[in-house]
Amino acid sequence: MTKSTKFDREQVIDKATNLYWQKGFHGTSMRQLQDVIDMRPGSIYAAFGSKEGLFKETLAHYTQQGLLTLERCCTTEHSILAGLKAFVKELIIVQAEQAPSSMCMLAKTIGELTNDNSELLDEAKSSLKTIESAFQTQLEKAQLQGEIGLDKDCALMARHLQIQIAGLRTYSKAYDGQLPLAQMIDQIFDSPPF
Amino acid sequence: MTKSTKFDREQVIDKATNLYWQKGFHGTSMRQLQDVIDMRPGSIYAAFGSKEGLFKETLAHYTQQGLLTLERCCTTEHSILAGLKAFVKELIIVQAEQAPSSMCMLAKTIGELTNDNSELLDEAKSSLKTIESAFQTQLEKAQLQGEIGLDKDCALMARHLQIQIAGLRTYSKAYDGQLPLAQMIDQIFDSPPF
DNA sequence: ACTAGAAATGAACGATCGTTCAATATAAAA
DNA sequence: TTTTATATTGAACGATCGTTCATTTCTAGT
Repeated sequence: MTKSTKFDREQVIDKATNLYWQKGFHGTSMRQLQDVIDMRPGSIYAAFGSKEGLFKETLAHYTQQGLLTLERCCTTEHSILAGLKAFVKELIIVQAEQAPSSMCMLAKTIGELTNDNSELLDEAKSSLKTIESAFQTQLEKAQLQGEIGLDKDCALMARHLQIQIAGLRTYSKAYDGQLPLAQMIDQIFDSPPF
Repeated sequence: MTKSTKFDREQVIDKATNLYWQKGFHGTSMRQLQDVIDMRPGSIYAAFGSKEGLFKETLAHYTQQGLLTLERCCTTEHSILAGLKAFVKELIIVQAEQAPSSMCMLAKTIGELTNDNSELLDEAKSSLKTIESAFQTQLEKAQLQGEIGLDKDCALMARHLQIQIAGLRTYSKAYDGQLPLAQMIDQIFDSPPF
């Protein structure tokens, strides 16, 4: 009795994520989104409600992808700590060249938005905390496996990691190329609080 | 034979800086600027050329203010290193509460803009490098005065400082309040490469 | 006081913004 | 095959965007 949805929701959100990630919320127009995801205004609004609604879904999508990548890194590598390091290198070195923006989409969003879009801002903040918690969980697992001393504070290390990633990604957009990124990342894991 | 300019250019740029700093380039409209700086469109365009032109002047103004604050901190405090630390605390703790945004305007701009506004983007990148150079100059002065070992790499420390500031300011906007910011800043100056 | 010329004004421009909705197309149920 | 409900379309909306320019206001030099 119903006509089934034609468009591939996952694929559409992925394309929208890339555009929003590149140009930011205010820098992206609905017209550009229509072109990129190949949908007409009516369909977009039926499926996502508004420009804000679609953006919110892309934030969730971006976060989920990040968590999956972290999980993948930590299981693929020979140790959890090596997995974390591989994850950071993926973010900062690989994505610096091929991602829509070398910066973290969540950090970009937190930087861009004000309380005029408090719902989106809160979503981005919350997602950043989710990722930090995932770091902490991995670090605690590493601690149980003896990779990290029991005297170390995993919450502190997770927070430190977030700060280093945010700082490095911003810096590397400003000073593109010519940076010993791999070496700088190694340094992070060889300094306190690690 | 000529009518002298009425508006106070310095004051106007300062107000424009605060609005742009708060809302970003794309998030700020000329109408909002008109209200804040109390000038009519014609006057603004006669004086600054365009929305981009005014933004570029605010970037220069912001950078100049930062350099002056750094200079002031380093001469007021009892040592250069203490001055640098005071400067960082000014940025991260004081400005987190009262500035238009807790984030660095240059970092915000670099995060927000793409090559669609390459002139502004380059200006922001360049200004960040100028400030890093000022850090390096102060560190070298501290080195000559024996505050820092001669074995330390001032360029490396200056870069490290930039990354920590960018990271901390982003992080503290995401996790407002409840952070031991002063302690975290002390930690920066007590870890490598310091 | 007069006047020349620059500064300041604000109505108005075309373009684009995010969004709506009547009309159309389509696929499943009858 | 017909009916029915929903997915999709795209022209069009009012609002706002950045910008222009004919006009008015003001001041310094005569």
